[in-house]
Amino acid sequence: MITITFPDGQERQYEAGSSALDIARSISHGLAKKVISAKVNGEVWEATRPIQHDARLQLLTWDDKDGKMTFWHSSAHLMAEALEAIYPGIKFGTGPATESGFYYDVDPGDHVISSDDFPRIEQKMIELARLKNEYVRKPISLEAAVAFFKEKGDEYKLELLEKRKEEAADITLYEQGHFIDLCRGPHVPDTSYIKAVKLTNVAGAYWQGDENRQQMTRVYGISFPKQKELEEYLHMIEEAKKRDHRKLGAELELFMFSERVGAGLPIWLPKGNQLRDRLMNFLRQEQEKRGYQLVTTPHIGKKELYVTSGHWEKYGQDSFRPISTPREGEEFMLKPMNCPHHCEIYGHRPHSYKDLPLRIAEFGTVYRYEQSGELHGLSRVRGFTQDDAHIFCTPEQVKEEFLNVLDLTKVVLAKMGFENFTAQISLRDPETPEKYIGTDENWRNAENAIIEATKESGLQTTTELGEAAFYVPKLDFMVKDALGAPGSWAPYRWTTTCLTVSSWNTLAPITCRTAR
RNA sequence: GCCAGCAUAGCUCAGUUGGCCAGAGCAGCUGAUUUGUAAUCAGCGGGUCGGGGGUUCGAAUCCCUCUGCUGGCUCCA
Repeated sequence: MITITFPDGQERQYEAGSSALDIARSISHGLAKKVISAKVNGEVWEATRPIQHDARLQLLTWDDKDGKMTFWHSSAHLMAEALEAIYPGIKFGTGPATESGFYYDVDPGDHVISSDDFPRIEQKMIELARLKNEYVRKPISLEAAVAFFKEKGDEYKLELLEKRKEEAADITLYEQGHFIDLCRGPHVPDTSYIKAVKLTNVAGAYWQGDENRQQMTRVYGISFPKQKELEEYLHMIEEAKKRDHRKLGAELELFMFSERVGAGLPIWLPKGNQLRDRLMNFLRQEQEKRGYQLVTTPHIGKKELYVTSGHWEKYGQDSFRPISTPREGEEFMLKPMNCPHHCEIYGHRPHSYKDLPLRIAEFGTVYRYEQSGELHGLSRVRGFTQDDAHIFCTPEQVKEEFLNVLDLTKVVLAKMGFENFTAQISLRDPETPEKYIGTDENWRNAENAIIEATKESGLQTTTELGEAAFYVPKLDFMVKDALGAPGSWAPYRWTTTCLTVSSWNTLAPITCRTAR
């Protein structure tokens, strides 16, 4: 017998080899029908996988995030089975669950999959789901797995296996119906759990996220245990469309775009401009209260300015082309960021430590060449105005200044009604130090300042390695949109960075930057 | 930039395999009605079918190209 401990601390005895589903059945039949998968000692397992030893057990249903992920992952396999039935010889990349559904990256060879094919694929999925095929977990040796996918001719899976040589002992295949996939699992017990499916989108996606490699066809979908839930989901999508800022902006005559002016260049109409003014006045007041001094800097600047700052080397090829003048060798750039200008203001005259902290703020309009496929309403544009501030202070003042910035951020977010926001600390990727400028010491100091200040302010944060900018760690505030739909982030990002390098001054202060 | 789509009246859209002067609803305008809270009646105006090029006796419809848009990928100072 084994002892199973439930989340509420209750313990019960079961025969060794009982599955989560067996255990659920012993509690109630209704519960057993809802169980999708289970957390065994914190790891998500199939509900049907035998538990051999004492364990902590949490049954997962549709109401649990991990339950949904299991469900959607199984749906990805079901879609793969349908795709393979419709397009024989199709090759498979990876097919995970996402925050809101699932996708599978496939290489359909000569076929082109478009949204016109969705109804057919959906129909096939439902047809296969009704067969109630079990998802069978099959531990396998690396060699046997390689042999299998060689035979099948799926080079993408072979590449994935190549990467997993280290963990050769843990390789598993999953089989349902006629489809066998390399997969860690877990899955729902059988395909009949999936009652409703909707393919939502098809898009290109680079294999292994590398733009120099093969582009796969990524098919997105979402699925539900009940038809009604699909309908509710579709309704929510409709509601979200009604609230789309692009639709509202046009209807309310807030802003417009013009083909003749150019893509990604918003034109603010009178009503929209009133909104802008109100927002700017509010931000101005809050900043003046906190000792910021407002400045205005030009829209273009000499190329050398950005060469000095390092931005040219990093982003020059992605920026607008330089603007040349009749004077030989002279080039200007449309201002892509305000930082160098603010540093110029600091360096304009010698400073005593008594001048610090010096807080410079500007509503600075900047221009950046964004790839054509990136443009999106007002959230990704080629010209926009940043509320951008730089704080010049001594190393000792960094933490306090950072706390003040956090306070300002919270005040603004609260005033704007953003109650649900997340804060993400973006640090260097320790694996690729060559991507970053500055000394290790400065990086450590800057990263610690962010970590300590956020901790001290009681802010809930997540930490991402490798998400830092090339010259600074960042703290990003991200807010949810009006519907709070999962995975759908408002175009509102508040970035606070802590800069420690500057070639513009003799005092070598720390520069804190806050842009939103 | 890459992949898949899309672009017809102010808005939402019809327009099957290329073939009478390109249509509907709503909005607008004019007139009638005066019935109390989302659309009463009649009439009218409005479209280089995104731009350019090509195939054809003939293109909104097929091909090429440019521009813009949508959803992803990559990028995001």
